[in-house]
Amino acid sequence: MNDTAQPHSDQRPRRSRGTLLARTPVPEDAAVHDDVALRLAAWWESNARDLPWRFGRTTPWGVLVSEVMSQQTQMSRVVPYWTDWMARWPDARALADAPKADVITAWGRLGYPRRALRLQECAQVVARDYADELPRTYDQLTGLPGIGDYTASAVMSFAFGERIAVIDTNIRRVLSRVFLGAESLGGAASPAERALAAHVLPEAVRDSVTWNQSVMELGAVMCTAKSPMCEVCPIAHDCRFLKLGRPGLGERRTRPRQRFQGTDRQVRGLVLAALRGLPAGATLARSDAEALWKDKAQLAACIASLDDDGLIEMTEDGALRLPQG
DNA sequence: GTCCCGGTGG
DNA sequence: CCACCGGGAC
Repeated sequence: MNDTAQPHSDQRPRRSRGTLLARTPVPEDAAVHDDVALRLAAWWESNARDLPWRFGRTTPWGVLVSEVMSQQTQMSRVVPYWTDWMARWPDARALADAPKADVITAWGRLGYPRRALRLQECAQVVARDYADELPRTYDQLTGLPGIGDYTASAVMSFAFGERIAVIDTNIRRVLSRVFLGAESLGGAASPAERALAAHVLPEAVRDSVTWNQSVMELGAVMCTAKSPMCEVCPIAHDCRFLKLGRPGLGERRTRPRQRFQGTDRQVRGLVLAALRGLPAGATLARSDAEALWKDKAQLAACIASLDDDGLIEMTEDGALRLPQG
């Protein structure tokens, strides 16, 4: 059984999915999928970005770290952080034993610093429960802190070479355009999108890995949201979206987006940046913290939330510092 | 300056 | 649903 392609295998079998799969068993579909897969594989062969965690040059743990760092951050910004991080903490055990303050500081400006703490918690679980060796099943991986569907699937495919459908926004956009001829809209991946990804995943294990990597890469560098480079795309010939005249190109996602100016995000970032800039172990006096933001109530709430998240500690006199644990 | 982008967990 | 961070595009 290759149920690895369907992480949600505890659900009902996806037979009568309705609109999407009901019209897919056209004889030429398989031929189109094969053609797309071949062209993408050839394109990947000569165009894949030379990222340091690719091509078997790191451990499964290294792949996981790269995926967590890339969750909401562009690859180009991740590379220098990943390189320093892995040199400093090459495996889960090393990260598990690191001081929290070092972990937060090393996370630097990658964004969403709670990811750094979750990654360390993940390392602690791997070190303690799995003898410092990353588990090899989807369910074990999603059980780790900070590891959800995408990251678990990516690690299964890219680190362990298993056959599993990887679904991120790049892949959703590419598959939807190529095979459905429409933009992928909305927030969470729909059952239909998951069914499509499972349906077009090549049967051969090796091919499935190349497929995941090449579709994701195409979405990242060529089949972009707003300005896809269709004139040089290796699968333009097979693309329904292009055939239809790219209907609704770049259409707005319904995802609720967040402002930044004046939000808690900005205030939390200011506080954390101030603490990162201090010498190791040093504290920020409450009066200095007060100077960071005019709205005292909002500042206090943000400091409290950072404390709740375990990203900072408060001393008795109200001074702040990075966690010493 | 404004707007847009994203995976996980709660 | 919605909070969470930065930076890139414009």
